[in-house]
Amino acid sequence: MAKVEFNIACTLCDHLKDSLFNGLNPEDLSRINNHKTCIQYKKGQNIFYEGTRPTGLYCMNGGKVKVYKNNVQGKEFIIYIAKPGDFLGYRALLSEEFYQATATVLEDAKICFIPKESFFEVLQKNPTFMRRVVQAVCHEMGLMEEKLAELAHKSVRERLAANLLMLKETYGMEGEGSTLIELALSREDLASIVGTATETVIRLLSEFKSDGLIAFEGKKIRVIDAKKLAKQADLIIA
Amino acid sequence: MAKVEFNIACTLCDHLKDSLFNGLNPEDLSRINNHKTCIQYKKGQNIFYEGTRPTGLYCMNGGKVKVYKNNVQGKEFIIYIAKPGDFLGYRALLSEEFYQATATVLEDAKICFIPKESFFEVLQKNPTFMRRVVQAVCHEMGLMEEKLAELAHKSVRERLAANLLMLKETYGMEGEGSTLIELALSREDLASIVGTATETVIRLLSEFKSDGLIAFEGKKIRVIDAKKLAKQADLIIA
DNA sequence: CTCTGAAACTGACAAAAGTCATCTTTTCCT
DNA sequence: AGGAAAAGATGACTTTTGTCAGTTTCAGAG
Repeated sequence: MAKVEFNIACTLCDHLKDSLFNGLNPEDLSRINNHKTCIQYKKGQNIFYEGTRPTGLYCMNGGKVKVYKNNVQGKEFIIYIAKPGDFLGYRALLSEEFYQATATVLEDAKICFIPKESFFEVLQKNPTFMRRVVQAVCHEMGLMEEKLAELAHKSVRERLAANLLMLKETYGMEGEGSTLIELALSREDLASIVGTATETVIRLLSEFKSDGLIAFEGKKIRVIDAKKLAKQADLIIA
Repeated sequence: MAKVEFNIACTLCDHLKDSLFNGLNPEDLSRINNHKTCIQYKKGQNIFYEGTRPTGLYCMNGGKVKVYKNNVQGKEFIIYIAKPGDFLGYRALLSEEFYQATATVLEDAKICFIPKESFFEVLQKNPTFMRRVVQAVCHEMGLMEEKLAELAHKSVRERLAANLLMLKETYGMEGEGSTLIELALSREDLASIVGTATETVIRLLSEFKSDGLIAFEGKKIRVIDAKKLAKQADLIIA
């Protein structure tokens, strides 16, 4: 499982347009580019660990990574699933704290590492970029507030439905009248996203399937009836 | 219930030292000071509403304010309780979105309003201040990640215990071997913090009381045995 | 190809927590 | 002070969800 390096110029990166680096002036972008190290990770490898100190920022070029916390009993809660274009580990870096979560590769990934110093340098001398980062962080916070309220007062069934719709939005591949979620999640991981037990997810998924809301396609889920799923999510009983 | 204005120079504010404005150079602080409007609010009054657009930043000079979301069934979830020195409404302001939560006064409050333009001006021309704000926001995010994981996998009993300890840390007034939580919360509000039903909170609180972990003092709660409370919070069964 | 371990699934059961109804106490308004 | 309304408290009951134990299916290693 040796780490394999690769290299892509930031300017040529397919995901630059989806990234916060988009719109950076050439000078700053080349500073980032010149200091980055790009590594290929295999499924199951860890990018960083809870309790360690960040030394830089990760920028996703390919694959999927889950960011999660383990509780005392060893139960996982997935905070975020990172996709190409996303930053990884910026929270702890910017708050100058230890990582509070662990990042593990879900699907083989290509990730660039930007040393703390280079990132902070660009951040300091480029107020526009700084503003964009702040804006993104605060937007992210808003999503977390949503999640908190959802977790506090919605049933598991509603949360599962809501999360399937969310995954559809983010990883959905449109088909004819249905959408395939392009992310092979285990039932266990899905349970860790929803915040429930694996068995409960299995039971609810097969209910959703019998009711024609979703279908299984290998390890992936196809959303057949998003509208009905939304009803399940919102507790619109009508 | 007319709003009453008052005025205190920022430089003389008792809570400057607890605030993000602490350490601001005199010039920038006076810019903030010259543009602020300070208002006294009574218990029950609203500072801002979910769905409206922020026009500035609120800075707490006195009292307590709850920031919460209402769900479809009208159930409240309290995201944050702001105390003197805290900023209010900065998330939506910085992400340039609508407010996602409502802020209501819990205990008569004095709050200064700083117009968006003045705040952004200082933010733009003072990178150090910007860095401090980013750091604070990212720290806050870390706390929210904790809360998410807690909500996902801890029982109501554990969460109530954990929240009492948290309130003790933030609003605690040390006594002899016990600590009074200086915040008069209704059972309903406490339930909205923990994310459960009011009845459940009532039952658990009286259990904690019978077990000698806490005591009631008027509308306030005194933490008698923080250690045992921590055991309740952590699921350390030993 | 087959063996092995992990993941997916199912059922039975228990525990946790929500809901509803009712009653008491406190608070606040005039 | 008196009365209405809100908050607090309690009991009975239901529903949801977690846990445990066991079975089946699948995928990868050798």
